[in-house]
Amino acid sequence: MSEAPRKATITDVARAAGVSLSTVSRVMNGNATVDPALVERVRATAAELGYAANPLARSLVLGRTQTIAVVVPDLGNPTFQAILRGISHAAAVDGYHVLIADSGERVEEERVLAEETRRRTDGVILAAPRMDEAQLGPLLETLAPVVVVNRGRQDAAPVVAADYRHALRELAEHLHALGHRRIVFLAGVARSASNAARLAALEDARAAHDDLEIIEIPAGVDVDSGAEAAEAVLATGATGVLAFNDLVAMGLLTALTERGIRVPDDISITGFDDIPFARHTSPPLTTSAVPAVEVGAQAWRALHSLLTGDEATPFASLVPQLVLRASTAPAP
Amino acid sequence: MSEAPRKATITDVARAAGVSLSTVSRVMNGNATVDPALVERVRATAAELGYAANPLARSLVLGRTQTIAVVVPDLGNPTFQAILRGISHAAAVDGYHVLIADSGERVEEERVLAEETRRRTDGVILAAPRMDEAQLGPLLETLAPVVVVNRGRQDAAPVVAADYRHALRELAEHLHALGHRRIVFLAGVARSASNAARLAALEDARAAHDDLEIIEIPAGVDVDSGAEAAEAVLATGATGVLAFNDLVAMGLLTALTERGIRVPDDISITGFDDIPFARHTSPPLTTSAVPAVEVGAQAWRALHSLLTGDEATPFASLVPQLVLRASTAPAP
DNA sequence: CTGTTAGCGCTTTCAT
DNA sequence: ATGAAAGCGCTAACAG
Repeated sequence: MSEAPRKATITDVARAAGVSLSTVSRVMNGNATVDPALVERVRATAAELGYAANPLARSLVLGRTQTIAVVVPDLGNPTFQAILRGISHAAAVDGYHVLIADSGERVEEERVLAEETRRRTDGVILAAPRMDEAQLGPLLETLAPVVVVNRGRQDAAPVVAADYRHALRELAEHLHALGHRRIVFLAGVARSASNAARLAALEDARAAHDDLEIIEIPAGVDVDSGAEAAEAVLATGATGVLAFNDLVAMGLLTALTERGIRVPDDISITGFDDIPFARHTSPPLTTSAVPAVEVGAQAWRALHSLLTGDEATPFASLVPQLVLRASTAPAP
Repeated sequence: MSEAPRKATITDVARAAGVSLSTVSRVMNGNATVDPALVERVRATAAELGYAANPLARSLVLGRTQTIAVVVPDLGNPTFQAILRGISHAAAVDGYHVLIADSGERVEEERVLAEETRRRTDGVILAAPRMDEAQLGPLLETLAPVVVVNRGRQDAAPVVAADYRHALRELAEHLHALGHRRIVFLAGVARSASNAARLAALEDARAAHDDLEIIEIPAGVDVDSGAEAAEAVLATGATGVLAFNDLVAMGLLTALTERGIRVPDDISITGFDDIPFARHTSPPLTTSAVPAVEVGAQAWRALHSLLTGDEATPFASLVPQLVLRASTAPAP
């Protein structure tokens, strides 16, 4: 645990090589034309001294940090983990670093975190911000360049989103086609845009089928929420359940099975996200595969465009894929 | 997507308030004694201009960034996600930001990533580095302050680790006590320290019971690895399986069940980590609960100590907790 | 082709 | 108590 020796500065290298700072700078940046002999000499001494330019100093003078910030509502949420992963990998390829900030689902923290991290970075990606539109719009202006993930189209920033509405509608249609007429929807975080999109899907489904009854029950986003909703679900007498996501579906599935209810014979359950475990529940979960990693990668691409002065697609919608497995069957 | 207005600088505030830079700086840092009237005036104009000190400039002059780096082998690995979460939350409480770097399990990337991110931060946490001891030791010296997670004790840095050896030994003892005499171990990433710790646990168990046979089979760290190992496991005729982690156990469980093998009647399976789903498999998984979030939190605390000049505990070992569920039973 | 100089925005002696 | 000035380490005109 000894102290590391002070890092060599450009001045050290210049002195050691017997040249000026500018020359060292030019050599290190492959800039302009420098005498080959000098280039060689500077390179050598730089290597010898283990010199590398101080990124902070460079950032200050260049006005860019080669770093972006990602603000997520909850690092424990698999969806955000996947999005973060997509961003991180894609950004790394372009030589960018990623600063993370977790708002812990505290909506009042989002603005502060975004603004603060923005100041140390070249841009920010807001993953599924929970704040309302009235707050988001103005914030985006001050944050530019900024990209928003999983929200509706914005004036002030490109948006990359998974089409939850379409996907849940598809799941609802699937149940309806199987003969289910009374189904329940286990809702997630009330204020989240992805929950709103799902509610819209429910409306679509209701409008399309007047023999279809959909009952909304507040639940949550994790396994326990699903388990806790079991009694409420049974009380409705519904034959099908659209769970907010796979975790909720799994919790419900387990709780129902423990009560001796058979899935899908007595009741059908759908998940959402297609997390890796979804295929390993018993029965395996019918769900919708959300390309979260790809969403992250596209968010990076949009931000990168902004950073390089290119135009970014204002709204990119990625369509989740319906995955039919064994947790759904014809209504009893 | 308009451009954000240039941020106000300390010079702007000084001019607007009719004072010198130093005074503004003093006020903003609550430094020294400044005339209350001036403090008020500076505060007001700063607020009016929406001024906040440029973190980059501060970092350059102060020599600290209020940021740390975390290098993980794979952001997709739930264990590292949890560790990262623990670090992130704990660091946020102390007002630190977190830069993440994912080496993608490419061992040769680790050193570069660590060194590069270190230069933009005040310290780094190496989560389960895959490089060997010969590489790690010297690297730590150049990285200081640095904390290592899930490796053996180091000379040059504090280490925070979960005691995988003890935990797997406990699981093995559990199977032995149930009468299992031939069991298989589904190994993870060969070069990882956590795998090595598990192998040591196996040795401990073998040494303690000469009627115990443990067969090692290379698998992996994810669900598919477990599923793919099913045939190999059956071929051994073992009555118990120690899976590398819960994911592997789940994959195996599913694959075995599909083949009509009953768990735990025909064969017992143990997982590792106690991920949230472990209790929701059927049967629920006997496993060992690794306090990964807490490991992360402690790693931050160690680094924070280093950062503030305090002594850090050289080696902190967190003991996973045995969780008995229904995937293990007496040997047939 | 190379060196000198002026900042990037801020903190911190050092004077006054 | 306040301001002037130096400097963190680097890049980019600007001269020569």
